[in-house]
Amino acid sequence: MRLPLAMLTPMAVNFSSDFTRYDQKLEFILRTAARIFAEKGYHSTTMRDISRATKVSLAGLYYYCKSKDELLFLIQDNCFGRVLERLEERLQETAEPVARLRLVIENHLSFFAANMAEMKVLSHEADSLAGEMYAHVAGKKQQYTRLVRRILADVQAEQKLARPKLDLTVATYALFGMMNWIYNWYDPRGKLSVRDLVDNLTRLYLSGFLVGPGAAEPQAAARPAKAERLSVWRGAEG
Amino acid sequence: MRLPLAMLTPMAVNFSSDFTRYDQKLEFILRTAARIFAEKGYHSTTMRDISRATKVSLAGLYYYCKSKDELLFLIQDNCFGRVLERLEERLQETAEPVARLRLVIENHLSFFAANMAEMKVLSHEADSLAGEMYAHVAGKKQQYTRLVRRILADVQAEQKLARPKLDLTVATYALFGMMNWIYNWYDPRGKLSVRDLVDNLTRLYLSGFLVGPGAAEPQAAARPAKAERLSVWRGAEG
DNA sequence: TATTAATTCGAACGGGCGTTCGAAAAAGTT
DNA sequence: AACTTTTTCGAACGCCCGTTCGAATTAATA
Repeated sequence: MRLPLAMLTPMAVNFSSDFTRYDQKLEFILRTAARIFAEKGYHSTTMRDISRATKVSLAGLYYYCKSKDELLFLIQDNCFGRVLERLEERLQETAEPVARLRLVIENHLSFFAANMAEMKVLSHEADSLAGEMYAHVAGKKQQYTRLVRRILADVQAEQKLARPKLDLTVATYALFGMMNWIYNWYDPRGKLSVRDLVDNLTRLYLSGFLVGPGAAEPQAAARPAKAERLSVWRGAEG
Repeated sequence: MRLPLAMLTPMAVNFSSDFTRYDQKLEFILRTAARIFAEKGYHSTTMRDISRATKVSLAGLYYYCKSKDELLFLIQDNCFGRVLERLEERLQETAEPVARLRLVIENHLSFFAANMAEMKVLSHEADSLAGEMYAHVAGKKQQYTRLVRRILADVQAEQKLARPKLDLTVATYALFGMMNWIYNWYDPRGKLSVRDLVDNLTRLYLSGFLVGPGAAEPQAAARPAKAERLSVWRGAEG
């Protein structure tokens, strides 16, 4: 009898060597579940739905997870972990606040676009867990929020003689709102490329919708990182 | 046997004269349901929850609505109707695009802050209806979105010699994202007043997070309208 | 091949869900 | 008062949910 990915421990997955058949199938179940959760919502999705879509019997699912809650948790935790991990890596590139802010936006959006289902589940089902599982994910969220807020504060500190400064809490959540809302409208396979999305949202957030009275100040978005490991999952194609 | 508020017709409620006991109790049920939907989510809320909170027997609820779905629909339709109605009124004040945009933001946010539960249910349960009820609410949403997009286009048209213009779709949904996300963090009874919220988000959206190279350009938010009818409902205090 | 361990699943259980029914109670009318 | 209409609700129905159990099957090991 195998144990599912250890919960509530810093290093949930053994990345080093063996990506066993068990791991692969669990991941496949999680990917499928994420897709269905994103489509119909967590509470409207039944274990029978997931059973049908994965072609694993209803009882069989419980060999890979111990509850429906845990499925949601594993999806959210895994997904959030990757976003944070990837961001922290990339932030080591530079110490310049504005550049770091651009990286935040680029990272969040390109990851979101590459994992719409999982990220929608992360954003939209934020309150669907309870107890320890909720606390664990909420902790990661707070960590992420603090990091971004700190970067915004650095940007603000850099700006000289600014008139009444924007409230940092508002600015932080406005940024997240702008970015997380995309699951309500953005289609990564549509006309608007991820690059254009990132570019537009970066310019909008940094310089606003009005064209200022000042000069042009061209603002490229952060250049996208090499397209490695953009999917949340290890197996196959994201 | 009374008919519940007529569905799918432009004028759902008879505003003219009688606000009968039936109407009042239905409204009370809707208000309570909205609060619970906002707290636990639509699908996790049971008719028994609503029965307990309203002190109307389980069966008794079905004298006022014909299904749980209809409760959600009535909340969403009513709420959306008010936002639109109020916005259209206020937009007649001015033809100046930027001023109109400020009005959009002021209207949306102050209404949101005054009706957090209902607006959360509107934003967060956008896909919880199906069929005709879904179509009806989605129609209003499209109408609203188009109106805002049009105003943004007008603002953009006014601006001379702008460098690569921002994509209108991105700009529109970014605005909604920024505004609608507040149900995830904003507490109308906290330190940050609605006025400050509106002011900060308006400045952020119009001029961006960076302080431009240009001059100060002081930007007041649209002045709030007289505080009439800010609640979605007719009875008592919102 | 024999033995053990990992994996799969049909069938069922207990419980909670949305909804209905018909009769009782209350309010309105004459 | 007698009668009609509006409003209330206890009790139940049928359905689907998440989960479990134990036996059957398959893979790994020796």
